[in-house]
Amino acid sequence: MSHTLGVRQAQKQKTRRALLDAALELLEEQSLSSLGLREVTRAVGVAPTAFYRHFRSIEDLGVALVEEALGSLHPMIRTIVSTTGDGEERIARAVELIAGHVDAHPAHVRFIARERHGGVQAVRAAIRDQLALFAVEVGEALAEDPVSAGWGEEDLVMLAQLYVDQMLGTASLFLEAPVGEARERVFRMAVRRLRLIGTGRAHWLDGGVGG
Amino acid sequence: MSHTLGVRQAQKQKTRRALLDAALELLEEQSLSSLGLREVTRAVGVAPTAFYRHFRSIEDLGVALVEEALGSLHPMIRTIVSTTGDGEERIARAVELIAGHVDAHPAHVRFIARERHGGVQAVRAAIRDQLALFAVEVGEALAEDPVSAGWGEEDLVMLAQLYVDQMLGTASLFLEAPVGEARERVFRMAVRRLRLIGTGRAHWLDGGVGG
DNA sequence: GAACTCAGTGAACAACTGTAACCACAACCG
DNA sequence: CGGTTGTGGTTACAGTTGTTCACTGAGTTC
Repeated sequence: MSHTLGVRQAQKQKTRRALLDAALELLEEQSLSSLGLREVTRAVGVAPTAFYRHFRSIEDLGVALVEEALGSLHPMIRTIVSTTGDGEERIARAVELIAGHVDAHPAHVRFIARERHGGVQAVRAAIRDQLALFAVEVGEALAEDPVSAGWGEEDLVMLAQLYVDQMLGTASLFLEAPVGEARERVFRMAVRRLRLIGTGRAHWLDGGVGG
Repeated sequence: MSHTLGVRQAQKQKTRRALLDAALELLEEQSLSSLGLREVTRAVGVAPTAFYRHFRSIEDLGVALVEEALGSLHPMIRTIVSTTGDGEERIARAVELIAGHVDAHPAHVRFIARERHGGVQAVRAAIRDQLALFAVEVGEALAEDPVSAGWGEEDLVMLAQLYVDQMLGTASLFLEAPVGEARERVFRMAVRRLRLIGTGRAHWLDGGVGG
């Protein structure tokens, strides 16, 4: 399908991947603003100066990681919003998908959770922008749901952002409780939270505040 | 009231405060795991080795900052949960209190938001533990509320944690939008979120899942 | 097959880091 | 008052950091 890269380009991509992977691994025990360029190249087994062939700075690498990490999250969101079934089924399915994603990409989840409020401005901005796009997508899906009939625009936006936040928060909790009873508790709590939000949704227009 | 400290102890406390304040200020543009001991002492105007008279390490200082930052949050929570009035009034009042707290202690809020998922294990743990205590407190207040009649224990815990999370999330949003129209939007969104949660609360037992 | 491109190397740089040992001197206590 | 305590200062060390520069040599192109 895509044009075959030359041996040279392929090798470069490989080194780039190695740098990203090594950084992601190192970031499990520290944050981006303390990650050293030399630290990353050392982990890959490459000269420090080779770093500059791929990224201008650690900050730059961080932004690349954001795209990668949230890129892997994107399909999951599409799956969740397109899942059919009644409320309870959808909720359980959504939490299972989140748990599965955390199992599959723990380092990505950790990175986003950590750097969302982290010390590197450019990375925070990149995460914020991507999450805003997610919220728009969720918002559009919500707008098509009959439950949202009569909802105001700002209310839909609020709900979409709330769902995105819940997703991230839940993912982060799964990260700290990957197995056993703790994981079960996170699962139940996440389900309850979504159930509460769903209940609020169902009765949103009851009081006559809508419009 | 308290026993008057000797001149020596007072001077030591003063230096300690200066170290904490300097660290807090430096942490506005980086995260704890990249904060250097020398950096802090330089900002205070004190010898690097003097640091050890007050903290064993930067990590140690971080834990002290957690106690301070969440200590300042504690009275606000007590105020919010003890506020009387109908739902809408309480919500507006709560969001105003949060906004006011962010104005009064922006560095504290930033620190907690950043280090809650940050790269220093001991600090994450300290924040988690303190927030768990907050949740217990909120949970006890919720239990006394007639709206919570018939609620299960785990449901109350879930709701309390949800409120604590909302408070922190809202505070963090205010931090990024301290003035003007953006702040108003954060305000409205936070109110809507609490309103949705309140609506969910009011109809929690409608479906017959309770017990 | 010759000319060119460019990912990765190696050495060197000034600046920085945490921490150890020892010292000065003001505050404290008997 | 005299001796002790302990905060903070000074100096020094061994490592680390980001970045520069000139370079090599394999992949590419004509």
